[in-house]
Amino acid sequence: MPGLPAPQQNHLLAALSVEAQNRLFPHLELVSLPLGKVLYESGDSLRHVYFPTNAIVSLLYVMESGASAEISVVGKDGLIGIALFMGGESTPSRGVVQSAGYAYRLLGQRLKDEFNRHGELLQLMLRYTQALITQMAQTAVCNRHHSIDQQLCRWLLLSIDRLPDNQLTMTQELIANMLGVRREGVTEAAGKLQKLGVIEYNRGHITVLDRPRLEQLSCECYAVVKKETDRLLPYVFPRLNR
Amino acid sequence: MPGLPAPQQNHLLAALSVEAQNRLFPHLELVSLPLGKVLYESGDSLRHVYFPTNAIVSLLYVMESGASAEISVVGKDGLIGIALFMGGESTPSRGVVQSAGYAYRLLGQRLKDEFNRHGELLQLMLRYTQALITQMAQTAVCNRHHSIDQQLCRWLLLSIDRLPDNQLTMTQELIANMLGVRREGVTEAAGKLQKLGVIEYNRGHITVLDRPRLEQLSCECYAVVKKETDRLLPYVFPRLNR
DNA sequence: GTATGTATGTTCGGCATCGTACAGAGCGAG
DNA sequence: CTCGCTCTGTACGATGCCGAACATACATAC
Repeated sequence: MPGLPAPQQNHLLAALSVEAQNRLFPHLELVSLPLGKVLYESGDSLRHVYFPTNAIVSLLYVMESGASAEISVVGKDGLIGIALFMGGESTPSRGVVQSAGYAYRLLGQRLKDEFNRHGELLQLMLRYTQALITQMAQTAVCNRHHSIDQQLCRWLLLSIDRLPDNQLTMTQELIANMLGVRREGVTEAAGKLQKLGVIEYNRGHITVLDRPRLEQLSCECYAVVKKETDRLLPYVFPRLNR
Repeated sequence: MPGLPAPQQNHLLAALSVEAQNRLFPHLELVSLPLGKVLYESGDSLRHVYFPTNAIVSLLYVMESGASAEISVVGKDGLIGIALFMGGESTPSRGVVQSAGYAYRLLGQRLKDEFNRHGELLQLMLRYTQALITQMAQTAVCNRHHSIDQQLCRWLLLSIDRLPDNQLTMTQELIANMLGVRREGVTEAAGKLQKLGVIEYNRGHITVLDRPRLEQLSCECYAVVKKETDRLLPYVFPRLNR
């Protein structure tokens, strides 16, 4: 086990200048994010923004029927709580921890102070937001046009990109919630991938064995978002993937 | 026919203070947006932002296969080209005129100048962007969970909200492109609505006869986005709908 | 070891949407 | 008026996903 995570494990925090880091880091608070924890509910007024290190958080939209769909994934590559600096304070989405780990959080007011005093953070946040928008939009398209098989591949890639190794702890039931499909649909798709030797799974633990193959089997949506993110934040993610 | 449209017909421009209007308006250029005109292609470097008055522009994501889906709709309520101020300069989407009309455009550099000198415009743009994000996210969910019938209702509401009357010029083929479904699917859904007396259509012209009924038949997605937009930009859209 | 809960596997009919094909109907150009 | 084009209507089987029900297997607590 490594010791406590460093703020720089978050790519956005790491991308700040030394001066900005010196101003902000004293105000960061390390928090543990257990699986399933809800960081905010639809409409909640946010108090903090969260910069994950090794945790993953899903932004979920929940329908009146209770059905839900994940519109984006945030890990060490980003932050949760853009509504705070976008000015809206809240959003209609829910933030749920998809993979347990740690994050650093910062009071919204501190963030805004830094914003107004120095443009650097603002520029970074805006660029990140644009990357996030791309992910959301591509998700919308993906939901419309691609099969569960393809979407599962895309989802697995998004997840392991944000984790330290090729393994993730996640039941098929939870994945189904994220993708907005039936659990049985995920079972079938995952079964196919296991038969192909692309992944291996067992009661809530999934290991990706053949990443290149996974990328081939995925729809284009993964690559589109990745390319755009690399373009928008090149120095932030020199190599998001291993 | 009314004369040339005024900049204030765009809700964002109208929401600016008199001082900001005085600084910006001299730089606005009125342009005509014919149906089908492509304002920008995926990856294009944007030179201007566009503030529609009576035109409607769709943000489309186009797949490798050529299939597409509309991610959001922008009319007098917004602007096209957020990538310019978000810092990315371009996006993977395509901007297509869905309903002909006029817009005022502004050189990206002018917008940025105003940004850096006065925070007012920045705040407004960010709030608008958040509203746009909401629309995108809800679109993703809607694509996953709702029927063509429901989505057509949602789409009609989004459109007439941005038009001066209850009529729109739009073939079923084009609507199908927007929704990312078959043209025949739209024909069926539209046929049902016409039988119910909710709409009336004829070779590319659709008239909404019973708006309340349309809202009932729509999925919740329309209301969710509308409520959130009202919250984020209350003074900008005192009453978006008639 | 047994009991209980959780995770996964399988099956079945049902339905929305798709892909394809073609037919009629309105409209404009010549 | 007629030709040609666009827009709309209808039908067909195919298919991917759904809802529901149930079986199996592993995991942990007691």
